[in-house]
Amino acid sequence: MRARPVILHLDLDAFFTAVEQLHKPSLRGKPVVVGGVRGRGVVSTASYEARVFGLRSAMPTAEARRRCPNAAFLSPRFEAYRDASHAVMDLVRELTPLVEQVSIDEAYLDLTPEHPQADVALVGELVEGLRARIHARTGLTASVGAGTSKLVAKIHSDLAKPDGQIVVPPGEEAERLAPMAVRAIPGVGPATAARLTAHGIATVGRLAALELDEVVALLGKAHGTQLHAFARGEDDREVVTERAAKSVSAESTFETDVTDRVRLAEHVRRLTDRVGERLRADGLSGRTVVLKARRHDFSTLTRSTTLDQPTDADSVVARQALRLLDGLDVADGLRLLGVGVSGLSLYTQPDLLDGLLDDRPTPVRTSTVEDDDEFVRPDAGGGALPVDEPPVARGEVDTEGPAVRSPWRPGQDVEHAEHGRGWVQGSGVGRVTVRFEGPNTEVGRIRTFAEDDRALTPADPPVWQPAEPADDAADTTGP
DNA sequence: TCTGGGGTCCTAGGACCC
DNA sequence: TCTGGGGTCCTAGGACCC
Repeated sequence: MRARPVILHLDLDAFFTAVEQLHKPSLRGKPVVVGGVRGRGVVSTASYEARVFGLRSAMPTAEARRRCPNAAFLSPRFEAYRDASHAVMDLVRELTPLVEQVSIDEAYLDLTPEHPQADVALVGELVEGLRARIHARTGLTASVGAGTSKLVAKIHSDLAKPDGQIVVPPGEEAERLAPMAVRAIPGVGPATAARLTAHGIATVGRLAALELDEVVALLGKAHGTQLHAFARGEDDREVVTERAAKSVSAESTFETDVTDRVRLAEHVRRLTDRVGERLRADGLSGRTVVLKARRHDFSTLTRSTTLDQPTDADSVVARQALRLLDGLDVADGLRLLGVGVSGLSLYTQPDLLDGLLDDRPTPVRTSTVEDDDEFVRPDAGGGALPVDEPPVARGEVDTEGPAVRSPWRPGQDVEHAEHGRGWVQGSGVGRVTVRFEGPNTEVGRIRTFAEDDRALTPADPPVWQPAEPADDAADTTGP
């Protein structure tokens, strides 16, 4: 928590429908719904005119049509929403560089870099200005909450809707939260709310009055600890500008339940292609393939399998996903299938960039993971290796020793691709040498062995050791 | 009117290793 | 021969968010 109300949460009002109404004047002032328009679709966004009829996000479209037959029902046009979102976020970043975009229509801001001493009045003025610029430039309205933490900012952007703003003075957090329903706290969904209500806890104030032990006993360690703090208005989470993706997935729901294994397999292949395309577009590979299935009764199954090395290849992902599908009982029919890849690393398959590589210089690099004879740990020597530039290098892997494990197999082509990071994992006894070949320049080596003969521990990070400026490019096999 | 699609995080049990 | 405690990885499921 900060001493000053410098954390902001900005949320665009009824974003999807607002963009549609901007693009199509005939929709303005009318109930508009964006979402799945077909049989099993649900509402993504209902315009404020539609909310009068009780329409809400996540409501089945069929019910929305019944409640408000005259609304315009539109399929989402994500390109248009992305464009509008970019325009807004550009304006937001003019106010502060510390912006955490949490979704297409939402962001946290930290004003500290530009206005470390901001008080309630100044923050109010800055937010007024930002909202005015957003409206002038894009036609969209945004609501903003501001306070000493993400929690307070988020809760109050919601209360400010639509087209409003609230700046919470430091020190008033707990008293403002106390009368609210527990559902107001982010992270309290239907299940948690029901559990709390069953114990007579309906308001944030009641929750705040409990001992930590009691909340943990009720909700588990992680969730309980966090909610106990939140209920008291305590929240130390930072605004982080970038976060690495943890998984990539694609799923879809059938118009009617499917039992035919041939159709299901075809669908798995289509989903796999979408996932693979996105992995390669982002330069990612993953080790764990997940198949998701939803049954006729809406219960959800997941089956997963973990590969020895990461992949971004459709064929590899598809083979695993199909194998997982084989193990599923589909006799009662499936309503949804999904394919996902997790355990991601910034690692690009050799074949992807082959065409692009031909004209580039390919410097020599050597990466070595070593260990002494006694110490065996699967994670010794693992981790991200800092590889600065040039952006792409490729070469061949040698492994020695009985217990070496590496995502790179002997003889395999490997590359450090555009992201400036690569990785090597050794299992202790033996060693992995990644030897990059090209013009006679070695730019450096990665060393993970201990200098003084003690056992290697996971705390020993891989070290990037630049090559001597001189000419010894011949020795590229290790220390 | 049955309930989308993209994610994140947590829990819990079992395997395996030291 | 029996016993234990810690740590990591993997798998499955569930809550939650937009």
